Amino acid sequence: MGASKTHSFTNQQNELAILAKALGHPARIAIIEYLLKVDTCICGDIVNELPLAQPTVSQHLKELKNAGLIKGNFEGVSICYCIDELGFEKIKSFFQDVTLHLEKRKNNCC
Amino acid sequence: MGASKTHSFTNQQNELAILAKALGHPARIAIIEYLLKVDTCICGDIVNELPLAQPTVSQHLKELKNAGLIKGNFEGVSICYCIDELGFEKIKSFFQDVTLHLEKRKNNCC
DNA sequence: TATTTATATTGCAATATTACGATACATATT
DNA sequence: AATATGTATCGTAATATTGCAATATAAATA
Repeated sequence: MGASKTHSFTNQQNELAILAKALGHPARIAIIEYLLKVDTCICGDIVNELPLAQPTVSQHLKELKNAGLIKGNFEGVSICYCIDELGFEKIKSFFQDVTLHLEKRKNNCC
Repeated sequence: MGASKTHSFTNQQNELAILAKALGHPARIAIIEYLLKVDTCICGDIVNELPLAQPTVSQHLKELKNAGLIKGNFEGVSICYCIDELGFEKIKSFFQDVTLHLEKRKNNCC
């Protein structure tokens, strides 16, 4: 085989995995960090900020977009990319859940 | 090529990507969720909780361990796995950073 | 209309991931 | 020592990801 057994897991588990996977590459972390840094959406120069060829960057942007972590809109000359807050909300709530569980956990192990 | 250009990114970016990637599979999300649910570490039956063969589960556990998201210790008969809080702290602080940036961002886009 | 500029798509090679059967290992029990 | 139980490793097939050159597309400008 080789393909993920997606159907064997819940929608929520798959959705979280997709979001996490999208962040599972340093270039995509770098893109997100850059979008946060410039603090706006007019950003027609993402390619120049990364040590990768233009088609590769385009592909990473596409994956982030598919996962729901960024949005892209036409903005005059170039395309304007920005953080999609909805996607980040979903992951964040997972980690908040994790934290909650960890805090009230008894200290009975490790 | 095909290999990730890891060396072109910062240590922090690579580390975050490794953590996110480890969570980028529904089986591994399921494992984390199960560990949180049982709320303890005596868990010699993770295999039975997942719709995957034992070697596959073992492999997923190894990846979570390598990424620093779970810890495994010998505990009598079976091996005791549990959440590694340190790994989760690292991701959490990234998302806190994201949130902070988003909150104070001007509404000048999208 | 021709040119420029920014981004997307295609095609392909190198590599990584996913899954599992077979098998090895390690510990406890008989 | 032999057996049982839980876990890890090996080997391998199927599939996915990564990266880029070449090329296509789309919008603004000359």
